[in-house]
Amino acid sequence: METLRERKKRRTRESLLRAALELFTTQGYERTTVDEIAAACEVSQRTFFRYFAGKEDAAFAVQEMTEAHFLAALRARPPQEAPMEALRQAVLQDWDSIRETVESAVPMELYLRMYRTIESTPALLAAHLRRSTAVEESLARLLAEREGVDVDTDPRPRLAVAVFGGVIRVTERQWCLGRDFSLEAVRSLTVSYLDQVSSALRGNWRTN
Amino acid sequence: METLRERKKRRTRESLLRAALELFTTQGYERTTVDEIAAACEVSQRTFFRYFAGKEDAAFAVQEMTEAHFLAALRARPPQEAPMEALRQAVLQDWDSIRETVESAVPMELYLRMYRTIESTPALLAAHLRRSTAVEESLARLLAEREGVDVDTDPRPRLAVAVFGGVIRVTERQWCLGRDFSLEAVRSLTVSYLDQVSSALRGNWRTN
DNA sequence: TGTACATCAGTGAACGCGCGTTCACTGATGTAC
DNA sequence: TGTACATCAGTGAACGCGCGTTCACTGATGTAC
Repeated sequence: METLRERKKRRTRESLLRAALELFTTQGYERTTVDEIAAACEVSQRTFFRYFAGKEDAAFAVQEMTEAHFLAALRARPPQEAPMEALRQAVLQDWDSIRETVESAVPMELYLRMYRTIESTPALLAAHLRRSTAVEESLARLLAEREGVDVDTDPRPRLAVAVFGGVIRVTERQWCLGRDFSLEAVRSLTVSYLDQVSSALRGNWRTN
Repeated sequence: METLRERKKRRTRESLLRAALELFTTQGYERTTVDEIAAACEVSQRTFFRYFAGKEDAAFAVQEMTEAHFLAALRARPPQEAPMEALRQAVLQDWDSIRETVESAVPMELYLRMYRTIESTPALLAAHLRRSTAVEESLARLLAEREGVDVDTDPRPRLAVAVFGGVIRVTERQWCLGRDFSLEAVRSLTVSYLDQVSSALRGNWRTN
């Protein structure tokens, strides 16, 4: 049973997270101070730091959930699937079921808005890319395990993941630059770009 | 003719840059303050900010030179070369001729050490990755131009560059984690990883 | 059901820190005659 | 070659800012009897 104390804690955290994302997405990350977030929730600044290690930590709280969600999706792929195919299926499945994960914390719409704020804020984009390398490390280990190769001597798991990560990056960026900010848009961009990788790597583009 | 004033300026800048990299690489980026760098050169903190927009700017000053160097190398590739081949040749040629570029600013050895400090300092790694996306944007435009395609409607230039960038990232990381920190080591890692990409993307690794 | 005590989320005020900026100023270098 | 003035790199001291930390404290919630 969840105690009253625990429920209050959860509510405080949720309130801080929402206020943070709301402020970040409307007035900008840099122009939002921790004091402001705390004030918006009517708690002291000290309380904010009890729930988040720092401002950046709040900005990525939901991302952290979706990262775990994606890793779980990959883990669930049948082991006979080829590495790149498993990654592809995992990411598509991920986009299909991400809503529940996200909405346990904040409205989907706020998450998508925050995604774009991350992309357009240099400091957050930098942090996002660094975080992604950590996720990629986990992915590489997972693939290596699936395939029974040693991740420390065989570079293929890391290469496959890096290529995949690169495509995801292009997807994220183009989605943010586009006009359709729906979940469906990012999903179909993902499919389209993954399909075009091998063509992009082939010889001369003019003749294709 | 370079005037005395200009020569002094150049020397001050060079001195600040060297002191900065030397301090960053020996005692760590975070643990080095701007005041310390200025003090090491016996100039005021104010003077540091005349030469560098900030601490991070100093950390990446040499990287900026090598980025330009790489772009120039790609621009110099014969236009009939296929995109991925041009990228491959450009990066290898880059490693071969990087020494002169670097040593016009700082000793090669210091540059390589700083490279590793960037990789192992979260804040700098994040900044490095973000900077890389900007370089990749230029590369994509260059490839699109070479191939006569429109970078805004055809995703292949960005995909090709993202894949290439991913491989370079793996190379950087493995080089920094390894034991041989020589220029030759990073060059041969680059060749090896580029050669293994297509194998990494193919089906089942156990059977290859 | 009530009491006594323990736990622990939240308080509020103060502080340290380093980045980056501002200002009016100095003195070396450059230029014109 | 010398003088008078202009330019501009560098000074030094002070400041604003927001992040994140520290501290002793309060009061609501939980638990044991």
